Amino acid sequence: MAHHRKKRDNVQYQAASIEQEAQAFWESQASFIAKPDPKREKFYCLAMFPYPSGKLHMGHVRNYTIADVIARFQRMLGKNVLQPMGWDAFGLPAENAAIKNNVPPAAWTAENIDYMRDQLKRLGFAYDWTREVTTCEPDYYRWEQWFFTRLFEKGLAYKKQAEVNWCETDNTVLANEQVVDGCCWRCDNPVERRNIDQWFIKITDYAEQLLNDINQLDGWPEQVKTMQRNWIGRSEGVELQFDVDGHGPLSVYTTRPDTLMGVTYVAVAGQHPLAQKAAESNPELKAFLNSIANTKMAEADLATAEKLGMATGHTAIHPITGREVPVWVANFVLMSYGSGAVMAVPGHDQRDWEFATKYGLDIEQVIQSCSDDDCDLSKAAYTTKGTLVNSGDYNGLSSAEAFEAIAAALEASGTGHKTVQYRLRDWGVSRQRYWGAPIPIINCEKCGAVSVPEKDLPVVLPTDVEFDGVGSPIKKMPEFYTTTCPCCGGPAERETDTFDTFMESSWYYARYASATNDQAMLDKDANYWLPVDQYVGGIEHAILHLLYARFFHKLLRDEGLVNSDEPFKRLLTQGMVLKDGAKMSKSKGNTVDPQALIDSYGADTVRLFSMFAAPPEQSLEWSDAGVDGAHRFLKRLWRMAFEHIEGSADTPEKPLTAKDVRRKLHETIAKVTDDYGRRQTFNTAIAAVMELCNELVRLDQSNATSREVMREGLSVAVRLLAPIVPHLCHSLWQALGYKSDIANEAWPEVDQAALIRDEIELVVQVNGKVRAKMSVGVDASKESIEQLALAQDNVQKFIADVTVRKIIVVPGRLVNIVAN
RNA sequence: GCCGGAGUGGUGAAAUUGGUAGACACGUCGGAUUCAAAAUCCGAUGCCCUUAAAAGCGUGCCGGUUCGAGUCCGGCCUCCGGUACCA
Repeated sequence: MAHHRKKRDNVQYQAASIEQEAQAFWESQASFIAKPDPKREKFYCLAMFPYPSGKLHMGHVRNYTIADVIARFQRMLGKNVLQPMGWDAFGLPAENAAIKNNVPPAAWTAENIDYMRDQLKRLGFAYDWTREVTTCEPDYYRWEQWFFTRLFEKGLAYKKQAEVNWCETDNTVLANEQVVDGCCWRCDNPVERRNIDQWFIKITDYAEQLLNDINQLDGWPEQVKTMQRNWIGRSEGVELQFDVDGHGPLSVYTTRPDTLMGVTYVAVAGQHPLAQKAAESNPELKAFLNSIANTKMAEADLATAEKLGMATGHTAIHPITGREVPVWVANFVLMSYGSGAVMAVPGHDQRDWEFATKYGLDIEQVIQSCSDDDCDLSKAAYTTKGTLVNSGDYNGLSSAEAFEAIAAALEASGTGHKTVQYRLRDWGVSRQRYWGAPIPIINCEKCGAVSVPEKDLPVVLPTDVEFDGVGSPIKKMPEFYTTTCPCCGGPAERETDTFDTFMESSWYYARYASATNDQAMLDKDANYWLPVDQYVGGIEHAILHLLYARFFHKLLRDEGLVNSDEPFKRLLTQGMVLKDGAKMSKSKGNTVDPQALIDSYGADTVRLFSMFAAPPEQSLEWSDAGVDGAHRFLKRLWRMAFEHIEGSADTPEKPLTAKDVRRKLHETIAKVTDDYGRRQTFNTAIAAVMELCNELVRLDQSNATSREVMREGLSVAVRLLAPIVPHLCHSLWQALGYKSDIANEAWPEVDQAALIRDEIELVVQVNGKVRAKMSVGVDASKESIEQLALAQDNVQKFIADVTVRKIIVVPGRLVNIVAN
């Protein structure tokens, strides 16, 4: 009876106690605390840190499990692994929560961090918690403020006017997210665009490097590199001037100077000085400018808005022909792009064509197709390159030839020149919000903008504030903003804008390396750990965050703080977690709380399902039934191991030979190693171990050879799964009699001798359709394979009435008989 | 609008370099075990026709290249991510 109970206890998989035990072991051994060691190869594995929104969601679980699997795999390969964790703790949601729950943002954030840290610990992630960074703490943002003053002194940070969404009623700036259908989300009044002074960092100075260095990023997905290239948007074109009566030269940029002879009007942005000035004496134009100023400033809204325009009354002189063309204001021309003015060639640009068609402006053809393409300018613009017509001296030239000839003519007359332009704009880092790092600048009437001296840093954000959401509290706190000028000692005011939260997330990966240093932003350890070997995060960060972080790394390099060019060697962009085909959200009511699943199944089951349900880069459809299945597999593995240890396994009905199972075993090691390392497809790695287990249970363990293969198989399966289900494997490894810590155990190696086969199965096709299967020796000749294929009964049936034309033999795979 | 993806059984998916479509699971059905249930184990399971076998059809839609296409090319459709102040 006692024996019976003992066996039942062992055979029963108890996740909760196993997980507690393993986590206590890692804690007591300080297993995951990373120390620089120049003698060992390092591996820095990083998942994008979370915004502390309240509790973990499934996207976090997936993100952090993927990174943890990679970190644990690399540890077993013998690397010195660093895997840190921290909090992207500034941002808008804390302000919203503050209004809703009447809690100050700092307190709300701190509470969330405490709760979420516990959840991460419960999931068994192998983090070095001694390096935790929290971006809303002064010991973090002081270095960001210090670095900004360095950039300011180098001339890389500057102030200029830029547009924001403005709500007149609430007297406040709105984020794009806070504008719903062109209206304020809180008071529902229409939003307008307004220009205010803002701080910018000159990312455009680094545009060329950021573009060129994409070529170094061998470990990045091609799609992300393409998106970044397109975002930077390098183009070669011509900058030229139209002379405008009563205004002077008006500069425009075009990538199609070959179409210059087809210009029938010029369009400027509503904010353009020319338009603003013209409106002063033209009330109708002034009303129009006001009416187009109330669109949301998001690009998607501007691009899809109905095209609207009005003539300014000015005319521009064509720089080559001297022809006079009208100057219009158009809502699709943006002041922040290029010079805020464009030349319009409605014959060969679709947007210009639509505008011209709507307002009855001339459309002229100056490019003719080289082939037979349709070119009906009454239906659409012809945007393909071709041969010039109606272009005077340039008639007959190709677009490429005309590009050069026209550029040369403009250059000769001093009205234009070839130039390279980038779509990328400078990075606006000012936010008119409370919950962010204060911008360390003092505005003095005499001295202008002056950076806060290093000895006075950090500029600490007051956290004991009343927060009502209408304007930032520090803008109403003289005790915060009243100060003296560091230059002249006279009365001055602090900047009350705070930094864009992308600032904090642009360098946190580096700070982890020197997290506890309170004397410097970064130290020599940064160059030991950096660059990050593996970065894991959502595809939604493919452009902004990853571009800003790449930019910041180059700024850190040029300040002498790091010695590499790029921050992230290899990047894995994980897909979203869906439920019923839609993104999980509170409003749809389709959320799944990871905590409830951890409580009922354990962390290992949640980790296993997250990794099994889909490859990391695809979206993952959540399924409660699938979680159940993952749990069942763990129970099965557990029982299989204990039945082996106790010698209580039943004899299988159709046993497999030890040799065949051992070959499968070593094939599995090879496949899983490739899946973890090169392919990063953890779902197929798990499937391969499941297949192995399905074969292992069919070993007859009353036979010593098979029993030995079973033992080898279990020790391998447990190590192969250890990165994914570390608690269970920690426990089983000990139960199998091993004294070592599996987290640092060596990864299993493939025994090449075990992989050798005598025979392989080939498929026989007739005209590409499978008609038979046959087994041949591995070294069978092409001729013997052809003969054997033709002799198959079902093949004979299909070639009886036709002539065999050709036989294709694909070694190790198939034979295709072509007949007709 | 623009840029980047995705679409395969009832479901999640696999097929790695153009070579057996559906591995591995979930679900369903049938069986074993049980007084019974849960749990567990065994078997079947793309669709269609069929007692069965064989054949036929089948990777969002239309067309192309090839001995051979889920995979490559051209043209669509739908959904998703980003679009510079959500993070």
